[in-house]
Amino acid sequence: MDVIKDLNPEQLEATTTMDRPVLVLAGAGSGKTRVITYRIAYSIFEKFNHPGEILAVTFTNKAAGEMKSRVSQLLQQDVSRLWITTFHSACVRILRQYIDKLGYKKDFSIYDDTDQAGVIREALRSLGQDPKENNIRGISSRISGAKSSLVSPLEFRRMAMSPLQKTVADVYTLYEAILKRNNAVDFDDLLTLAVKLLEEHKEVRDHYRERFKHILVDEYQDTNHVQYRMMQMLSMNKTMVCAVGDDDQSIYAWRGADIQNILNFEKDYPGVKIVKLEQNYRSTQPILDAANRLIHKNSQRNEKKLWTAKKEGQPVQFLLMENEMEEARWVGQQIYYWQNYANRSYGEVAVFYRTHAQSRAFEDVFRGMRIPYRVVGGIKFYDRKEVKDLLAYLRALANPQDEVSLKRIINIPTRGIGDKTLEKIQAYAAAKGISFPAALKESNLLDSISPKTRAKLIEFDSMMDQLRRDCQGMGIKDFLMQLIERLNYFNYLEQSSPVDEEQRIRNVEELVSAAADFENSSEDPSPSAYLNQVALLTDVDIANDANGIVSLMSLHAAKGLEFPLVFLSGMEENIFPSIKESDEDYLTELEEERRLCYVGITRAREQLYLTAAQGRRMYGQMMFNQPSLFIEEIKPQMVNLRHTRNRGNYDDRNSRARRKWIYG
DNA sequence: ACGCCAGGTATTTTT
DNA sequence: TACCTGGCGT
Repeated sequence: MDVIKDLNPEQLEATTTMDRPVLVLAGAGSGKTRVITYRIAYSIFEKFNHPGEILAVTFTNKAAGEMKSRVSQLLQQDVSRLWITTFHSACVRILRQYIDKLGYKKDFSIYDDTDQAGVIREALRSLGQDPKENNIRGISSRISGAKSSLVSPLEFRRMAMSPLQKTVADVYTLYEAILKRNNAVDFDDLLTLAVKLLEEHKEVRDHYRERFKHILVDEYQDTNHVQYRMMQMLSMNKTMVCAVGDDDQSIYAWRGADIQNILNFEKDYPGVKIVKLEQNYRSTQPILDAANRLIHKNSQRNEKKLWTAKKEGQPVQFLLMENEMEEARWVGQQIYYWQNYANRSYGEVAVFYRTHAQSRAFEDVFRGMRIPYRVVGGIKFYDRKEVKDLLAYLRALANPQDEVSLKRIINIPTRGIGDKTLEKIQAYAAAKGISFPAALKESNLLDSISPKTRAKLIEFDSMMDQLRRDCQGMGIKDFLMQLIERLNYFNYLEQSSPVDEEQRIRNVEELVSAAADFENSSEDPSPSAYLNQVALLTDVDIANDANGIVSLMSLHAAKGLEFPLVFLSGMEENIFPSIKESDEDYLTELEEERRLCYVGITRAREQLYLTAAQGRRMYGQMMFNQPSLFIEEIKPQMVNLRHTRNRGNYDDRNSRARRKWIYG
């Protein structure tokens, strides 16, 4: 295999070691995707693995897609049996096959965060608690945390001490019951149920353990406990195992990612070969020096030192502005020069910030300066009302037990079925001990509901039945189009939201064309297959045509990307790092913030600017923060601008000291 | 059933 | 400051 000739010695070792487990500690920009794809190719060409015997798992659909296309380019053969997927879609595939062993039906629905919040709200209400929004979020993240550490409602209840935890335990129990009744699972369930399946059903476990001879996991530093368990279950006692990751880029601890998984890899896989990839092919030396200086301050890490052959480069610069508008204007100015004097493209530029709220100043300024931009993240395409409506129809049609989806669409478009009616059906269902959809079928027996409304209910129900029949054998695109037509959905959009109606229609059209794409590219173009993948899709996956447009995004969204010109904005205490010294676990959290900063820095290929504002409007109030601790640690070149001279009452002793340090 | 207003609340979110 | 949600009035 001559493709491996262009690998460096470390990459080569990581690619070809097959007789023992391999842990690849891949620094930013060191070619880890290359190692994974070449390893797959190598194991097929040299170890005679069949593509169907390989499982490669990543976190994002985008990464999986990229890897897939690179592998099929390398192999030049049929790769349809090769599993290169996200954890979640691998689990969906397993569950669609065997979930009946856990007492679910194979056409289960996948609930997203919003659906989840709705279920929790319902659970709280039926427990006689006040469903406050902040409550719901807190509870949902606790439930999610429990699930991703494989803690059952029963165990959770046993450990619950405080009143809050007891409430969570109650909600958790009820929540699970409701999901089960709806034949639905949430994102966490995809993983936990797959693990459960593998743990409790030997025949399933054996099937996959036998099938997958070669297992690769990307971004291993971000795996949580369930993912870890799953990986263990499939790969235990195998030699063709490869985990790739960078502990310095672990930025999801707050979501349950356990950095110990990567730090303990040696213990879990005895005889492991550890390969460090330290040559960076992305950035210039000044940028890497900055990154190294910063990350060196962390204690919980495997020592690594990135280097590059690109010794020459612009210094990393830091600028302190007066406020966030000045900051945005200055950045806009630089971008303008980049495009118009350096003759480079807007598409090569990215602006990063810690929180989405900070995008606003940039958007305002860029709009004024006619700089084209896109905001990555924020409101998700699949969270838009009109998109969710149509998908809820598809789900309700595919899974007749799905109450959440059914209730969502029962009055969309408006057909005179309101909350009161729903309550009556619900009460009837509870009294008779049947499900909501079953009660709906019998609604003509409900004399508490007016004959007129009863007729509407029957009409709705038979429409659903009819759609269900028509859906048989129809492609997803045609089916969606027919659904839109039958519902007169565009008409409904015009009436219900006359302001942004054209945007909403465009969203629906985009949904239809995404469905068409799916139909053309997928082996199984059925509506249920479409639902599987659409539930797991995110914005990043669809809106990546950044051609000629500046990208604005949070630092978390920046992971895995690279840009020639990068602005890291809002480098201020309390903003980035966004934690306070008084916080519990301050040091641990500070280290995660530092890794986040490291991720941001290492996105830059040629030029990196760090910016901060002395004052910044937040929540309608002016806030004054010192430049970030990270500035001291990075030691960038300080650029003094005349207009950033300090004035006014925020010249307290601290900021004077900090400035003195910065400007000498 | 729908529209308007008040009040609460604002990290990061691969799936 | 600005958004979103839920409650209330029509």
